[in-house]
Amino acid sequence: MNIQSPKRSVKDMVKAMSPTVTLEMVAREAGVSPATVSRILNGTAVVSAVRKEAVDAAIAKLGFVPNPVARGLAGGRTFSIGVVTQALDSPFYGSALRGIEEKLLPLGYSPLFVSGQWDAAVETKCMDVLRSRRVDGIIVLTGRLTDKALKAYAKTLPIVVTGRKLSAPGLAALYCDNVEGARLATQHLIDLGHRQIAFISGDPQHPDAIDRLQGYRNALESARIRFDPALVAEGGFYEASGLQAVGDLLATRKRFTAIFAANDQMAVGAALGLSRHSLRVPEDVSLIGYDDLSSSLYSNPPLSSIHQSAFELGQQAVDVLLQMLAGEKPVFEVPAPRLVSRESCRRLSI
Amino acid sequence: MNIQSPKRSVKDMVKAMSPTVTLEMVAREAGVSPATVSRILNGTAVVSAVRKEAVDAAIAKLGFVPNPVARGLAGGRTFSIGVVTQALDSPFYGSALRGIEEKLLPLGYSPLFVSGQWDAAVETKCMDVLRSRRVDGIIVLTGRLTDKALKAYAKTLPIVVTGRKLSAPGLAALYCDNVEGARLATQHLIDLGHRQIAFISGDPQHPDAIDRLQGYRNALESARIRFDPALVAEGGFYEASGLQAVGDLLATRKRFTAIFAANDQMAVGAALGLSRHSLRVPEDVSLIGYDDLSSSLYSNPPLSSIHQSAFELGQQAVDVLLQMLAGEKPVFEVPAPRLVSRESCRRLSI
DNA sequence: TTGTACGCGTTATCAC
DNA sequence: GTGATAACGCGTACAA
Repeated sequence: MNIQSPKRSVKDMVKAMSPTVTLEMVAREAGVSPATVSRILNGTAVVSAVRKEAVDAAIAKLGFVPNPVARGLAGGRTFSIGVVTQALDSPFYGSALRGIEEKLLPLGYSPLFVSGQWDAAVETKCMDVLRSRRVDGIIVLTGRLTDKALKAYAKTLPIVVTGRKLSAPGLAALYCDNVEGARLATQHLIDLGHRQIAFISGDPQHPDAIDRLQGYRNALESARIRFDPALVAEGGFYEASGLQAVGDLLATRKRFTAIFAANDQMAVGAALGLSRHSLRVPEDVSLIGYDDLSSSLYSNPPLSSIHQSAFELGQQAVDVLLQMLAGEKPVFEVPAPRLVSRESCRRLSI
Repeated sequence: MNIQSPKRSVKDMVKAMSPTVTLEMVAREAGVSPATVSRILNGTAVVSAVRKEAVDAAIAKLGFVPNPVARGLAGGRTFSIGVVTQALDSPFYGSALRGIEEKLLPLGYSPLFVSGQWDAAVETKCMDVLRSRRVDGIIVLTGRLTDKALKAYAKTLPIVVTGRKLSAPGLAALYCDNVEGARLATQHLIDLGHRQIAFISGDPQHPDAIDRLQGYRNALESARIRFDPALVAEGGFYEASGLQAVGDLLATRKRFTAIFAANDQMAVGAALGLSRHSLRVPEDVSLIGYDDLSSSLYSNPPLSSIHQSAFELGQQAVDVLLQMLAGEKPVFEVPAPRLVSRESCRRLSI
């Protein structure tokens, strides 16, 4: 004769292996109703001290952990936050993810990371996945979605987006002043006596790229240096494009004594490119980047750059989103970019 | 008079904003029972062609997307896979995450990334979070959990771990041959005529570090070069430690003509350290790393390294896990490490 | 092959 | 304050 109960065979086996402690079991153990346990867990209502103690004891005794899946179904909150990054292996955005995770975890929230690959279509899919997973809110790291699309999403659930100037109900934008950052970088070179300053731009599709070009031009203008399009090479925010750009720049035979690359990755590529042409940094050409990646401290020579902390940005995005989730009007201020001067730039002797 | 129904006010408002299409609505639209729709969705049973078409049409018309949260509760499967990485901003593991995501998403699975910070205690918390979130399986990228702990977890749900030799029911280990990789790197230097080869080791707590040291020693031994502990500097797998290690090495006044750093990040730090002492790579000292990070192609000079594709490793981990989930016995073979020779090593002229 | 009915673990509403 | 009770959206054993 078979001892086993005939029903629910597979599920029972699973449960037997890792005995799931449910809220109901806690209630029974504490001699109260499930509703009361739930209330204590969520602070939904005031519960008498005696029962609270009994419940806390039961929870501890049974090692109860609430099931987020069931909570999601019943309460509509999943305690998970969607995060749209662009590339999981980006050194810059990676720090942001770290900041996000670090803030979220202690609060019982889990981040759900998806990557948009700098492609609006992919990003749209990402948003769909996140919404189907019923995340409580979404953090979008820059990306290619239109402002309009973002606003539409924000009607359904709270959204925090970085790298944009934007405002709408249910939406907060953490804008870093790229124009100012780029101006700072360029001005630094000007202060060192450089007048012929090349610029390696980022992907022109990218708003940051546009802003940084503008900052470069602003600095030139206020120093009364004529903007020369021949000194601008188009890059793509990756090392390879920095290498390529230096080749392009050199091919024009335009003279320059310094390069401002729109991010550190391109600056590293540019450094290699210069070296390929027997040009030394900073002796022959000064070089400055943007982002201040942690690795830039160890470039050879260590790279001057514009610091903006992706880590803190991530943390701040979480703060803002949590405020929105709590129904508050978020207050925040993105730290200004700042110059980090290292050894890749030198004063131009006359 | 108030028109609104008196019940479920908040939830109703939410639903009004983003009208959730449920399986039941699809069933009604198609004129079948919910069970039939579910069967079609999951392929649980054979359904007549006519009804299947009707349901498919209804799904398309209504734009129905199954709710993973409800599926998780009802069926016990959440279609999410836990991934324990160590640092979200690691260039090496970042690629692995990319590989994992890329494989998982098209299959309707979502990765849930958590990072263990190379700390067993933190990692244990990560595992708990993942289990409480009811992930269907877990991928552990190396980490510090004991083999025993891992085996225990594997009793509850399928686990794939990288960077270990290990086998147990419910557990698959993707071991990369670090000993062989390190031997390859060292042998390369030996082939170029180097006999005094320094080694910058990784964090000795890390199994990879131990293996790579072993590979280094193996290569020396088979070339009948005496192993000299003074030529081994302890690092920590980050750039800073590579820089530091070169200082230590130089301080011993032991002569060496080449350095093998146990990963690329330390190699980059080492390159800077050498430069600080007016030593050029590769003219004065040859340098080789390990991991072949994508950025190593753009170091100055481009870094020779041992290639192991984290991206493919991630993809393979997913493949293996999915096989396990399907109840199959996983078959797999981790690609062997291979030497990538670039410009940071030169032949030693006699 | 298909439909009915129940359960998954929790939250929310209502009446006490 | 507290306890029933009804959802939440879906999977599945059972009967048909």
